[in-house]
Amino acid sequence: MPPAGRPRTFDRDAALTRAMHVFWEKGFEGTTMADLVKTIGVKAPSVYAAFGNKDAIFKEAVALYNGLVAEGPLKELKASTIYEAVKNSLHKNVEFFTNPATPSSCLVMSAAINCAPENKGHVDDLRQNRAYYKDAFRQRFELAIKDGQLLDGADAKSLAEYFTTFVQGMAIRAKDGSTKSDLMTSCGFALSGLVPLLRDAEK
Amino acid sequence: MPPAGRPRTFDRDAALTRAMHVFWEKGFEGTTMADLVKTIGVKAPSVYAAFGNKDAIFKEAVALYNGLVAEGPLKELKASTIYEAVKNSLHKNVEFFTNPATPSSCLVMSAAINCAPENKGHVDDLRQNRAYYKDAFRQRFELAIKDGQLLDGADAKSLAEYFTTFVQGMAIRAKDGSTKSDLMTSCGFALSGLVPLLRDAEK
DNA sequence: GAATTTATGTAATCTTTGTTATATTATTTT
DNA sequence: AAAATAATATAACAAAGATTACATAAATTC
Repeated sequence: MPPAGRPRTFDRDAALTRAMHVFWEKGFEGTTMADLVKTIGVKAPSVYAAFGNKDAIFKEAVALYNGLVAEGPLKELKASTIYEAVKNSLHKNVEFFTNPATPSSCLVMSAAINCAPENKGHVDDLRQNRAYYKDAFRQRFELAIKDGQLLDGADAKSLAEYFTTFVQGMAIRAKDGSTKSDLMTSCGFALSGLVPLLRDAEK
Repeated sequence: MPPAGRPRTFDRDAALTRAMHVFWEKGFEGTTMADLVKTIGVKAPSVYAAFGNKDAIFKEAVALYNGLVAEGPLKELKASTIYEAVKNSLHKNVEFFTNPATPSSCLVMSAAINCAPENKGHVDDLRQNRAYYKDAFRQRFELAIKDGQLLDGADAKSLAEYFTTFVQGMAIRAKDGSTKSDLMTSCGFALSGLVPLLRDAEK
């Protein structure tokens, strides 16, 4: 039995996906409510009724995006050898950043880098997301150290910092027009930083 | 002999530097004319009389910033060995991104990543600047290849793409709070990607 | 079928932001 | 000293953007 009252004339989930894509492409401040209203295809009051305000739509869009990241690049870190885990995760990021079915680059990287003071909350939220991503790397390296896959000098925190730097750089490069092929080649260079620390010649 | 008319009550160069710092910290759209007017210390019409409009101030600020980059990271690329050139340039970037006397990170990287359509021009301009930076890397690698400092497989374009990726990543990391020490350590990893291509064990 | 509930569209409101008209002040030139 | 030049402050203007009041429409519940 559907809920009482006039039924919504649009698909809320589909609308959120479209909104996410707009934020992904234009950023939080670069996106206007008029943009969102237009992309959803109904008038402003319906959008407000369904989602709240612009801040709330953005938060939901970020949550949706985070789910995609969790199912993609983060999941790849689960591979059994550390080299494969990092390589697969990097490559998945490349696919993510250059997927022609979505805007290029990364919403978390590019939607709120610099904002007016009133939007500092979103800047901080996305920074937090990036910290979470770096921490996933750190945990994976710590596991590898515990498993004896890395040499004694290896430091999980430094490695996580380095690969996070590289991935975040790739996000910008993708925005600047680097191709999937360009980024894949760069991954090879980046992985060179890991090779000297592998205990067995696992690669 | 000073020019006719009432003299300006503020130092135009100092005002531009302050404006650059505001854009550096808050980005183009995150900065309001009220911010600029306040930081310069006179009223709006004086700022407009001295610089034109917001777009023009931003362009001048970017030009000023580019001069700093040319005198810093880009100049370091002139070192005679390729390894020193890249290492010194990376380190100079780190100093640049974490200099406590200026905002963190990089204006070209963070001031206009995502903007509303009416500001697309600035987004494109900064992208162009980043392409210019990458090209400086490429030229330096080509020189190294010509000088026989790199092995035959070395590709200047790929190396430039990789190190540009890394530097751009560092800019974001600096914005996210990574310290000078964090970034310096990452540079060590990044340089690992170059070592296998050095002809003589130059490092 | 009447009452209730919820969504919709039109149109307005309120705030922020970039910009400028006007009158005034400080300096040089004649 | 008068005229010309250019900067300054006050205050207003116009446009854009987020949000909402109001009346209406479509569904369920009683």
